[in-house]
Amino acid sequence: MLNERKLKILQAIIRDYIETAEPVGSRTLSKKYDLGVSPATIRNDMADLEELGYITQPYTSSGRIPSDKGYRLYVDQFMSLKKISDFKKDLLELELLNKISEIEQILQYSSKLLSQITNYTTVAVTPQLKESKLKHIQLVPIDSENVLAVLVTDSGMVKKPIIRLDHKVTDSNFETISNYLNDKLYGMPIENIEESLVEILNNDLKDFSSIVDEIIPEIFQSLDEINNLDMFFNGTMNIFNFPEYNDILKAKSFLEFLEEKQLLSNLITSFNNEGLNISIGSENVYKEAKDCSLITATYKIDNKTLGWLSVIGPTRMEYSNVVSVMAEASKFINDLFKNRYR
Amino acid sequence: MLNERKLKILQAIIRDYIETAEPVGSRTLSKKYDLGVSPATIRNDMADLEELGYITQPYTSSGRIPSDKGYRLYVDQFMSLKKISDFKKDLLELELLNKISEIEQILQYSSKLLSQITNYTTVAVTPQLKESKLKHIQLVPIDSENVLAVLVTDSGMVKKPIIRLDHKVTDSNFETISNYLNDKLYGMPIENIEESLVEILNNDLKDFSSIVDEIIPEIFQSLDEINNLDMFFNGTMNIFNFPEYNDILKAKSFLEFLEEKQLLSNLITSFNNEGLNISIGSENVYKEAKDCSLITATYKIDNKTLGWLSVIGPTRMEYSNVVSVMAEASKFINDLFKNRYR
DNA sequence: TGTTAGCACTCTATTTAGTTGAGTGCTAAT
DNA sequence: ATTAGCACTCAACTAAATAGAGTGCTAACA
Repeated sequence: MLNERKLKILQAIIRDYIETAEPVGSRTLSKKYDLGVSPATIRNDMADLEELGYITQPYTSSGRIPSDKGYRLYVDQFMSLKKISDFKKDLLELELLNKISEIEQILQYSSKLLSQITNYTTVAVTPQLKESKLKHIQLVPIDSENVLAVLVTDSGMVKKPIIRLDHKVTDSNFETISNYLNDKLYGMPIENIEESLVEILNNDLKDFSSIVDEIIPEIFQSLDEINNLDMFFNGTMNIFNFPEYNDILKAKSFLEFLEEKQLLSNLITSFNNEGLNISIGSENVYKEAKDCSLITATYKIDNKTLGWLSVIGPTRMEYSNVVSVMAEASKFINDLFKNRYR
Repeated sequence: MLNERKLKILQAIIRDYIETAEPVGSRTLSKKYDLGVSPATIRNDMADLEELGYITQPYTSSGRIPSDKGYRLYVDQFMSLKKISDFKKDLLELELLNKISEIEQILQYSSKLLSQITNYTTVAVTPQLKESKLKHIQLVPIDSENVLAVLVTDSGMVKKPIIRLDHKVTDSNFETISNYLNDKLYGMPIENIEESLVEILNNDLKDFSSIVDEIIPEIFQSLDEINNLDMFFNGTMNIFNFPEYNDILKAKSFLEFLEEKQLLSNLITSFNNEGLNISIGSENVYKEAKDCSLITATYKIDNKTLGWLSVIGPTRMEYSNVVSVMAEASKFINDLFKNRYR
């Protein structure tokens, strides 16, 4: 059904279109790529490839462009990975090792580097807080009216909301409460904590109920807010380098899709398997992403998701480049995670 | 030199151009605005206004558009402030009072609201950390390998970098060090702290030098990094609503100007006087901002700058609207600041 | 003297028609 | 099975024509 020559032709079309963003014609193919057959033969094969859905014509008698199905075949079957240059490797390694302490920062910096290296837009997503378990909680008085709550989860995330108090309290109380909460809530899924707390309150902490009453809801309210902001973007303006976004409306709707965050976050966090995941154009469920491709790396340790790192661009994406770079980057990142959060 | 009619005409031109973004002609003016004179008369006056530099012609025999000088006269002399609607007032008040604890958040949320209400891009800037004085420092152990440093400045900012340790240490040490640092560094400008520390180290903290040696440089390095990110943007995509950014290159360069951050931050933080400040087009020193106007509110308490809030848009900005809203917003924000950081 | 109607002129924006060129599909020859 | 040849298609570009909004100037008017 797809003999070797047709595969070669398809590959050439994809390569050329990724490079030029222009529909590819039979003459170009025969001249530019060493296919050993005449344009007429290529035309016949192209007609077949079109019938099978791997390429399409933007309009009658134009050249062909790859379809999403075509890209899919390409990335699955005959995409060749490149060796990424030593320079890029060094960049990744050095920057990552130097800059980093918190899990969010690992993702944030990786994302930044990735966008610099690939010239696409990258997104880093941290896992939903409520799905993790509490590992450590501590209340630290800042001044007479503010308390800092430090929460550490089993997946290594640290949240540090500041809570404002209506009345003043002494330091010692906080230590007591802090220790108590720590004892009782260790290992508890954050999602369940608020309800659990009500019970605890009424039983054990009667003496401090006025304080706890005030602080706990505040903590979890502010966690909710912080939670909505757990995406880091880099290179958003890179899309202006691609001719597909020369149309102001296209650019606008893409940027607004990014700004929306919710949909994109759903899309990215739907990839649960550790490793790389490619989703192409129409494979994305949201219509806003129908002419984008996403390459997403999911990071896990012991079945706990630590975060996602995603490169997003037009379906005409340099898949082989991006995948190569991301694979390489993932080595470092996984190492970092394993060293620090195992 | 500028009789009343000419002022009226100028005002009408500005109003119309702000509304339509199209050059305004004499016929339009005479029909749409109740000037009581014929187009020919208006034409004569317009010629005078042009000679004085308040309006210009994009090309021969087109209508007129206001110049930066024209806008300046308008905002200084005869711009009328609007009463902002109760709805908007409520929105501001409710959201701000509900959402807020930290100083950064006050600015961030105000900025968000402001962009929603005005439909322009807004920027919030927090003051340079190094210019403030340290009010409180505390080291909080998170786990055996990480310490949280909490720093509070006299201007109410709280920074919370997490420091990773190479070797493990016991809790008690931190409390001692923490207390010690707190004693010694209180009231010191953050800029000077690093050098001061070296001395302290060598004198008093010999017992803990290995820990302090490791932690202190890390703290201030991470402060530097955090410092670079002290701008919050909202409504950046609003520029797509303005025809002046229909050109993809214009939009791109504007967005890249925002992403650059440094220039814009310089521009905004150059406004030192408490209250509102309007800078129009060519009045902005950077060429990237030559066709933008900025309306900037500087917030101060006791001569300490707490932050800036800026609305940025095309020179054809709805000055009177924006100024009205910002004036109203500033009331709330100042109240909040005064209640919390005085 | 200030205001206005009239008119020729200017310049952009839009429409229309014509041209070019890359690329196709089909047919017939190899 | 492959290829040369050819008629055909369609977007993209170019050039010319047209419309329309607006001006400046002049002369008349109150």
